[in-house]
Amino acid sequence: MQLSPLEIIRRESLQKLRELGINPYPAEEFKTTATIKDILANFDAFEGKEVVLAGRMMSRRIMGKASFAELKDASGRMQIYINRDEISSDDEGTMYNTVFKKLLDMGDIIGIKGDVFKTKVGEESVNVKELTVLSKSLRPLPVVKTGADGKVHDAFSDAELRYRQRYVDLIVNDHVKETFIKRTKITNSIRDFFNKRNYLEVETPILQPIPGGAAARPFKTHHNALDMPLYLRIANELYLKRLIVGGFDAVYEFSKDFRNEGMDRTHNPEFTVMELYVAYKDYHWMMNMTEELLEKVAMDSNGTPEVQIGENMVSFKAPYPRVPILEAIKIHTGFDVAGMGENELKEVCKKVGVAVDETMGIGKLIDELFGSTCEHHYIQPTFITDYPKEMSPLTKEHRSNPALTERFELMVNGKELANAYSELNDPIEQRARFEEQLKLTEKGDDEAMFIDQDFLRALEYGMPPTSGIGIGIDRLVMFMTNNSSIQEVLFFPQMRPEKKAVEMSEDEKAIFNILKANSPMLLNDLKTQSGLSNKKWDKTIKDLTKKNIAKINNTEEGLFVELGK
RNA sequence: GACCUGGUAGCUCAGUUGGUAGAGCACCUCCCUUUUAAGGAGGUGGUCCUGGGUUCGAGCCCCAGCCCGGUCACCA
Repeated sequence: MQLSPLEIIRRESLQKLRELGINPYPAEEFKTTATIKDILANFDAFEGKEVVLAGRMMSRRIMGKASFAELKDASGRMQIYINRDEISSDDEGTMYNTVFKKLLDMGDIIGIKGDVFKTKVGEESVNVKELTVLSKSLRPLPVVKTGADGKVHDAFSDAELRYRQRYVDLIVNDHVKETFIKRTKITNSIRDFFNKRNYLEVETPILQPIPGGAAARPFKTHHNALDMPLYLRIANELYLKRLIVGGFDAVYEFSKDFRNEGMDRTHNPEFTVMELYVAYKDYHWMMNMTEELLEKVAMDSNGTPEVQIGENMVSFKAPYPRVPILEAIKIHTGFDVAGMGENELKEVCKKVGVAVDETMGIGKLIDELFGSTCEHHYIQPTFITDYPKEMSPLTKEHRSNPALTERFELMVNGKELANAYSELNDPIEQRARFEEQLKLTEKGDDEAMFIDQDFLRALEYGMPPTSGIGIGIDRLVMFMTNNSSIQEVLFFPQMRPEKKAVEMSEDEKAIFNILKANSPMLLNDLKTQSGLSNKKWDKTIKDLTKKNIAKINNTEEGLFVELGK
């Protein structure tokens, strides 16, 4: 491993600490007596009192025999004051002159014991009397400074570095931590709301033999012992409904779902959906519940129902308008598409500039129409209701119009936040709808649904009328924290693997150089030219292929070696 | 998948018609006992994303590729 000069210095400091008899990674518990947030919030009560704190040293101002440093613990940051004669026990002032000034660095984790006080200029500080090294940091952190005016200098802002090394992002960018704390507040708020109603939080399979409950391309894997394919779930809907069949009145799950599709700033291959199913309810009830829930979530996470989302101020205060989708299309395009067939719909699409193709059925056409002409208009929370049957295979037929279903999507800031139905519980109708989906598959829609026979069997035993909802948690967190990228609300968003610099041995380099000159070449020629012994040749070429530097091809003309990617 | 930006020191970024690779912070040495983007003096540090090409000479121009980001397509 190639170390930078800064890293070498830190490793030398580590060694010198050991030589002084200081363990840079001590095992003992370090008992703290306060948190920085507490001290700052109740300064008068702490002033003059002794505290023990632990945290990371984020900056240092050394002024001869005294220094100031910034200590950051999990709760906040505060200044500490370190005086040579206060922390050193010997005449040389080793603890100060050598340990603190020379061997410690920004980023080191230390424990301090000292008295709370206020400096001449009024900064709340701790006058350190004892300093303990708790963990030496071997890599330099990005240096971010904040001016007196709150202006941040040299912010650690490179998105790639921030996502790949989220731990660094969390250390130096305090607002990032706030986002994730808020994320947990949001999910806690939802759990609290449901648990108070005695809804049961459950867990259902992530590895599924049939990926059902949504239309999306799944990730496929393989179980060795069973020798069968398994899929990572794209939704958990069909399993939660089985539990409603089993007699639970209300079940919910925060479900990590996986979809093998494109990635952009609103899509990550793994994401979180909260799905809830409540027996004996319908989608009207579900809209009422959703309004109530989201207003509470906004209050719990932000203290107000008003949330700034980009340029828009969005209010989650209930109630929200309810607009049938065909009505929305009429409002925004002027076309009444109710009852139209496929060809008529395609005409309308063409007139309003929506691209169509052969695989699109009525459902997809209406969805496209809504998506491109209406969706972006709904900034304030709005329930779009009564979707056409073709695009909702798991939804109960509308009680007063057989062409529609009892479904709603909740639009916020022009994006879908939730999707809910009066669930289809007629097993015969459900089987027919699945078969419709199968036809779509044959037509070329690779995202149409699979048929889950066991789910149909469950429905045949009888499922009570039920309403269900799925809420996109990542999106909800994006709204509540005013982030426009899903990567900002996931600790570890999916990234392409970093390319690692592959290190080669001398033998490997020699073969690599021969190969570079004439790839591909006959394996035997390469072996001869390398001049290696049989054993050495075998090990070297195997290591090269393992590292994907070389590739062996068995062709009719013989064994060839070529450069890998 | 298509198009557009970008990739230079540990971090944030400059880099002129193609002519010795720069700044601030960080780091190292020294001074400094209530400072705060601490200050003062001096110094170290580079695979200019990778590989080709053009050229006497490439961080810069050309070609191919890699990676991040953005826009679009896709995502009921």
